[in-house]
Amino acid sequence: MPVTVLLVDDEPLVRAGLRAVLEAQSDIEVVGEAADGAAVIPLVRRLRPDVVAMDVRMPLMDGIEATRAVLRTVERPPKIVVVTTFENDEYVYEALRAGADGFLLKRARPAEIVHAVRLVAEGESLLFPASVRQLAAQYGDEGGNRAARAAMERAQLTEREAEVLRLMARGLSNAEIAARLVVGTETVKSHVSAVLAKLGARDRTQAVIAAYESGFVAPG
Amino acid sequence: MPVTVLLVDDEPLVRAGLRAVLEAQSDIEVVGEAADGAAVIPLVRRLRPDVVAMDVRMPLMDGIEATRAVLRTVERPPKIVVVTTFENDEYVYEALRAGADGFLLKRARPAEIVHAVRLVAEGESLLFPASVRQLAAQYGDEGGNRAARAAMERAQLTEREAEVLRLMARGLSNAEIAARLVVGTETVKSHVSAVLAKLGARDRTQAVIAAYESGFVAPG
DNA sequence: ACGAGCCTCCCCCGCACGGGGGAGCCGGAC
DNA sequence: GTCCGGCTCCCCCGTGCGGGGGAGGCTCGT
Repeated sequence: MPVTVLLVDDEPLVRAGLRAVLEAQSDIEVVGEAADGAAVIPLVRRLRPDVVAMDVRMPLMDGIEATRAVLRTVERPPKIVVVTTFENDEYVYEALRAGADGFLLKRARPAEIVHAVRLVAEGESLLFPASVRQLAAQYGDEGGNRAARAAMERAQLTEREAEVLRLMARGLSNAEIAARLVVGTETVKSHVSAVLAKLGARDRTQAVIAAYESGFVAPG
Repeated sequence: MPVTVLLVDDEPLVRAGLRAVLEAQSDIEVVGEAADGAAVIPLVRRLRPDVVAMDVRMPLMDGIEATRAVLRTVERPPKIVVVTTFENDEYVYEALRAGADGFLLKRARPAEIVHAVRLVAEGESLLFPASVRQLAAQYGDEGGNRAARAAMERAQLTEREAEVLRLMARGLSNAEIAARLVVGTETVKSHVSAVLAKLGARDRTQAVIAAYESGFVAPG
């Protein structure tokens, strides 16, 4: 069976574009549209889409609130992909923190949009690293280093958080990081939580993956 | 205060070599020697070293048994570095499974030996990736790919375990891996445990790090 | 026919982890 | 002066994770 998608965006043009791109795929079906986050809940209940493509900035209820609302009130909620215009949109991170499964740039190439929808439908998170890859591909940056580093900076990690992430990427436990930094484990937990939230990672493993994928830490 | 080390090796020559290399460092002190694993326990109790450099193959009690014995009977046990002659020594993995914190090739360069001791003393595990780096440096293999892949093969992951590791390295949880492979979570747990044991990793994060460091999975 | 290795699933159990709160301290910005 | 962000630490709490066992079925080689 095909992947069913619900589009939520206040601009009809964008919805049309998404619909055109996605319906060109035989395994993806757009089952509905909404012009504002406030209309999402009943639509999700009725249509039970696999994926919701959710705009961040909308007049009545924005994508962050809508994401929270869906995840809070719907059982077996759909995967949520946040759609944004600006790559440095801090609201996106808010949305990821709220439980969104990935995000998507409106200017991304059709193939990338399709890919993103398929990925989250499969249950994978379109995290930080994925966005890095998209950006890198977009700007034709072979190494991806510049884009990757820019993306990591976009996550706005504080110095301390970056330090903690580096130690996480060396395999240290919270207790070991605490010993190394000469602080309490509770402090480390705070930093780790901040890192996870900012990177849109679910656990430390995903954060370390993001660190490798973005070039924040280098193998070898 | 300096890092205190106990040397355990049946060959006096090796002990002398290790002593010379380590004592050349102002922050490392060799506090004792033993010629067999059977003599380790009382020595550890008396000397309370930070690190034990333990040979694998010894006449009476081998390094695996000795490692197990120390970890089982001594409270606040020292870090244990397993020393071996052959890079494809399967006993080394037995020892890591028994709880050793790292391993070391006898033919490693002095600087590497010193580095290894310092690392484990700091509480870091000298895992798989570290050995890969040593091997790569040793053979002048810039990319380290050949050596890394050989090392990963040495871990003898089964097909299923390799598959699970790949999914771990994509950030999936046990439940998600189970769903993907259409098996029970208990099964996944078994595979994950096997992977951790074979790689000498403490948790999934360290396993994923090993996967990246060894080139088993590639960033980007 | 038998063992070895792999894959599968089961139990119990302890703990590190991560979420969700809150709070105090400090320094720099306004 | 006030506000804000970063760093620090605290509580409670659920659960995913990993260890340590065991066990049955399967294929393969001898």
